[in-house]
Amino acid sequence: MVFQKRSSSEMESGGGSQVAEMPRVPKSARGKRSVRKKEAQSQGQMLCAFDLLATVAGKLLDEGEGSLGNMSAGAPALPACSKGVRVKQEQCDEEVKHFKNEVTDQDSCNESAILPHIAVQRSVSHARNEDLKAKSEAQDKESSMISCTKAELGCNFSAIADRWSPESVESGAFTGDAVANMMPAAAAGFQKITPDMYNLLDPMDVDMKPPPLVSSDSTGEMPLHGDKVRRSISFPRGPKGATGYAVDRDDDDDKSSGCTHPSTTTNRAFRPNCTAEHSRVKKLLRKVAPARMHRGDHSYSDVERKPSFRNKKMYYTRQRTQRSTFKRRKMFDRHSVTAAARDSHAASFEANKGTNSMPFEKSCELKDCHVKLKIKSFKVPELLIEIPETATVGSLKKTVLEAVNAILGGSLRVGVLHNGKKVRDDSKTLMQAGIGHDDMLDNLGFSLEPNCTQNPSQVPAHEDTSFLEIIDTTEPLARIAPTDSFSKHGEIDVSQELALTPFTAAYQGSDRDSVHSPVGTSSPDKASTSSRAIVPVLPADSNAGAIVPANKSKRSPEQGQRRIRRPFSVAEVEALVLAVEKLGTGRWRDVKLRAFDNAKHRTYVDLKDKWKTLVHTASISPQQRRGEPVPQELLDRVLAAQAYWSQQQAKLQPKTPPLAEARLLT
DNA sequence: CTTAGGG
DNA sequence: CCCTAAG
Repeated sequence: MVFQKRSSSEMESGGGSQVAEMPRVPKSARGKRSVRKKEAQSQGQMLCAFDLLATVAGKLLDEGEGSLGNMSAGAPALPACSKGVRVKQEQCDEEVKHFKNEVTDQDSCNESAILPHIAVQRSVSHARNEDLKAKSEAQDKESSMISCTKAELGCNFSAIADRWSPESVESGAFTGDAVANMMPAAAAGFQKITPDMYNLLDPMDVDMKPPPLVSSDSTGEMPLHGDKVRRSISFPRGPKGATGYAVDRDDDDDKSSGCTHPSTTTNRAFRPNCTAEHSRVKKLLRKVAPARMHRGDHSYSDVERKPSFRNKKMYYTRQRTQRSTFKRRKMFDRHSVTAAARDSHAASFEANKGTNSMPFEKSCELKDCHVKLKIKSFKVPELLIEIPETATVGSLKKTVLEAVNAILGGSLRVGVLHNGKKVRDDSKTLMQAGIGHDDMLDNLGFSLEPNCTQNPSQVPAHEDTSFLEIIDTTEPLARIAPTDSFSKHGEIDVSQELALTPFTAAYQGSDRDSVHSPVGTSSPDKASTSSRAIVPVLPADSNAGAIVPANKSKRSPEQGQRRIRRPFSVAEVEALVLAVEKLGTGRWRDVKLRAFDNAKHRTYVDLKDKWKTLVHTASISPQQRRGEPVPQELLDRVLAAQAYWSQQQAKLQPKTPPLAEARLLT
């Protein structure tokens, strides 16, 4: 719907002219977008259960799965959902407290009763400590041997998922759909694809005459893309295959049944299953914004840092979520990891036994070594829940609990990320792994991962693998940036966020995917990152449990860190070219929305910059070009589009039109 | 927030 | 990519 509206607005703006693309979208049009966004917000029936989630997580970690399983079993049925209720954060907090009391038996959480994340952290810390302890012992023999810490807490995600019986669907409790929804791949995929598709199929596009230079392309464009899109859309079914991924974020945002789309007639065909959108409970785990370090510090995650595209239509929810998360983050963020390296020679861990005294954080000190790690907390992904007004508080609690279980209930593993890559070899020493002073500060990260495989030693199942791969290839998220701030003892606070974000990886990947999907599937595909291929294929379970450190942050409050470099893939370039051909060179925001709406890491400024470089690249000899070669065909289009739009721009500026100039001269 | 450019 | 000046 949004798209349609937008189209119309554009048309309005373009009103007088026959030209399909207006040089500029009138302010009015933008205003509309904003309004739309607001509407979407009000419509959304989501409950942010971040806090709850965290709380539960803590519990889970402490107690293991058992309790979880029980809880889900006893979940009360939810009444049919006619209307959704949106719970405000404040309310959530209250719930959390109560919930906590109920669920938590231990006083262990007392201090942190109100702060879920704390509990989580503690749990993690404990696990960690043990490992570390063991490690330190082992180290006596093998100095500097650091193996990955693993926190094995219990059941794996898939197991939990299985527990959600079909009946629950009926009851309104957890549904298979809900589970499916949680799948990053699915969710991401949908999000990405749909929009693009719409764009491509946008009525306007159809009506509009393609710009002169592109006309030929445009002609074949639709069918072609459609094809591509289709392909990308077909995700593997969920493990159960029952419901499939019927619901996507769009649905949520649209609020109305997602299936109903404006220009649906045409577009619809491309939409994946729209069937389950009515599932009563939808949960979406979102990736938590990447890291930041200190409270008060602004995170530098992509999303955060970038100019926000608040006008996003369909995906608006996601963004909103993230944003809202930020605030919370301040409160909860303790995901900071402090690392100090004094000496690179030796690396040994010393478990901090006095941890108890410090509920919130544990620090591992390396004796000789000089490496101090302090993980203050792991971030829990934001959880969105849609629940009928008629649902009982108890059911809400259960729902949240289940969701949390899905994420944390499974056995967890701790992954170590270095330079954005997973360090899998547990036997490696830090040194061997290249984790040294400086490195550590800059590129060390930890992640909580679902332990899908019963055998820790074994390479994870595909799901897990996918997950890993995604992280490696796709996400800088995994990276942890060191904080500038140095703590008291010269420790460096590498504040980082460890986020439990099932969706993080997926999103990233999907984001890319989405971007590519329109065009990406074509030959240039190979060029694209592996992530792309992976994403669509991700099994639901894998994602559901996946936890990724979302941080890329490393910035000290004072100086932000440079975002990681992400070369544009050919597919992205193609998408960009396509969009620019249609929209012109002065509407980067629109280009962003049109072709990169899902690629959170690409800002309109990035696109503009990329275009700039593309134009440059196109003008130099192939020998001088570097990086992934861009097909000459695309470069040609770049030049053509650049020329065309430059001309258009010139025309629009009546200031010194040729004629006028001539007159003046004469 | 967006654009447009320089760095 | 970043940063900034300008709307």
